[in-house]
Amino acid sequence: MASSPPAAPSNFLRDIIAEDVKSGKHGGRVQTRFPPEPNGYLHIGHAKAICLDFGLADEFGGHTNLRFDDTNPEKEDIEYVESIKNDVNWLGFRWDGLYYASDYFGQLYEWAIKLIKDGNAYVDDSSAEEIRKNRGTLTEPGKDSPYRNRSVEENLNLFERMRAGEFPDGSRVLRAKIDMSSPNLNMRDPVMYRILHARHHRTGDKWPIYPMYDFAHGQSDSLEKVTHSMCSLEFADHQPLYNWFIAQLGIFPSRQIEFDRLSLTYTMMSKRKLRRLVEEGRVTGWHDPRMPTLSGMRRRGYTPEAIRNFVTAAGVSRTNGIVELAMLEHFVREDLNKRALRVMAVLKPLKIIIDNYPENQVEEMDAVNNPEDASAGTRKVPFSRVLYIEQDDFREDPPKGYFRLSPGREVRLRYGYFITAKSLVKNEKGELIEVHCTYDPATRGGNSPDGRKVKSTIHWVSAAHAVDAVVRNYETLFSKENPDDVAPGQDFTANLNPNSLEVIADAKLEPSLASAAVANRYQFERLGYFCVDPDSKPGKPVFNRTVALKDTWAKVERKHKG
RNA sequence: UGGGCCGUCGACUAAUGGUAGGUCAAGUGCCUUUGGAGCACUUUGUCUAGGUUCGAAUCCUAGCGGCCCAGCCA
Repeated sequence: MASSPPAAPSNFLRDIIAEDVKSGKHGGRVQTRFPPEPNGYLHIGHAKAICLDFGLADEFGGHTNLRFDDTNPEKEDIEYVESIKNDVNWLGFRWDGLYYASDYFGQLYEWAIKLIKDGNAYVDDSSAEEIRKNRGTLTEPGKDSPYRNRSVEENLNLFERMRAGEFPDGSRVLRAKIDMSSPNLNMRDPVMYRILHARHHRTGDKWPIYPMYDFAHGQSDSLEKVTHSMCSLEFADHQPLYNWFIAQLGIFPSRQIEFDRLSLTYTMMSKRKLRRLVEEGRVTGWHDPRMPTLSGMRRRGYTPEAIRNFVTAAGVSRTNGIVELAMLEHFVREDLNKRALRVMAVLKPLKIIIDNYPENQVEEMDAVNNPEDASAGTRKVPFSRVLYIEQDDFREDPPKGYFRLSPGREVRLRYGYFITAKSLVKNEKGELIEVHCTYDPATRGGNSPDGRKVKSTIHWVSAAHAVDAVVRNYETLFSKENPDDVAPGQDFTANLNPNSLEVIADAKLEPSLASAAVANRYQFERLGYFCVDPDSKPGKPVFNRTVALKDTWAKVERKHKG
């Protein structure tokens, strides 16, 4: 059972849409789109945009398209479009229309011709360097290009020849004729088309010229009759241009609305930097469970419900904030608590021998699969004379407040018996090898008939029945909340957490886990949530720790140590 | 420095001129065959200074602080 999503708080996007619907704008119709560029994998930041684009449209009975903004063939690849489709679906959303900006190359070309004929666009022979120089600066206006006042005929002729592939890359561009002295740099005769003799993953070699984002995005929205085009804050300066093209072309007036991106502590959303991590081998790939990509989180064991609930709870505004990772982890635990089956697993084994338990006896103990969900039923767990418990669950010299096993103390083995530690065996180096205990046969199942209480219940696995497993524990990829907070001369890689991955080669699992299917999620009692990694082999499962359980004792101990 | 956007508990976010509320985090207690979960409670906030108003987080002015923009990337 998935957790119920938090009540959606009001936000300015919903307010705008609600008002438009109420006033009957566009006949009350709501159409949105999610427009990724297929040049990388989707991350948790995109999940916010996806939830907004799909979620808001859905709330108002509207529709959402998935549109690939594939106007830069040099960076894009079919691999990315497939992963993006997969991730959107995994998150739980279904698009109405599937489009590509490249579907519109023909129409865009026609519209460029119209702008030229109307005297609103011109071919510029300047080099990129010259264009940059003439653009001016933040404080100084730009200068008109010497090619700005070419005749319509000449512009038409040149642009048609650009399209025909007559000119080399970078030799000319088509520019909108707006205002070289605008305080908004985007309005200083922005480039509409560049020459790029590059093979496009969908249109092949058909086009030697490609439209820029600014000459594709708004028009694509318009073609799809998008009513509310939501994008991130850094595009706010592009809105006047977005509107300008729509007005000059006299086409459907889509409206752009900007919102803040999602930022999270201890990670980063920059595709460029994530790509570096992948390419430099700092992680195992885009799917590495430490990555903030949706594919990484999926492999880590995060659920789509948890991510959606988190995104909703984090909200949306126009403020640049950074959400604490702890909040995401809260929603992951909340969701998994309700759905994950409980099992017993010992990550760092310590051998326990119950001296007064019959040598060859095995008992099948009843264990509850999920205390949050009675319908999950029960299972049998074998109990025998030699067990493993967690090394952390025994202290020869227990500190104050430590309730677990220690010499002379009695604890409960979950679903098993009360046991008391009697003696220790150490190796020649003085390291603890095994603990000899006695058990109380009257406490089977974990209850004492005399009403005797123990302060602690610990988990265990029967040594003879244990399944060996590899367990990968993850910490944050970066050791600083803000990975970009570095000393001069360093970059974000200096903040990589050297302990972000801990591989445990010899964890001991209860036998029910021998055939756990890939991607299945479990709670290892008292430890955390874990899911089965695709690297698993028959008889040798590999588990990823999704998130640890809250650890009150660790907190207490930390405080005592100061 | 020109333009744009934005400043509310430690974090995120509501309050649409009329009781500053919610979630996370932190803390306390209860409960517990997971030191889990759950339940109850608690702490902390409107960037500053003026102004308008019966009344300002909200409107106005100024200041301070942050983010974005000078790709033939998106």
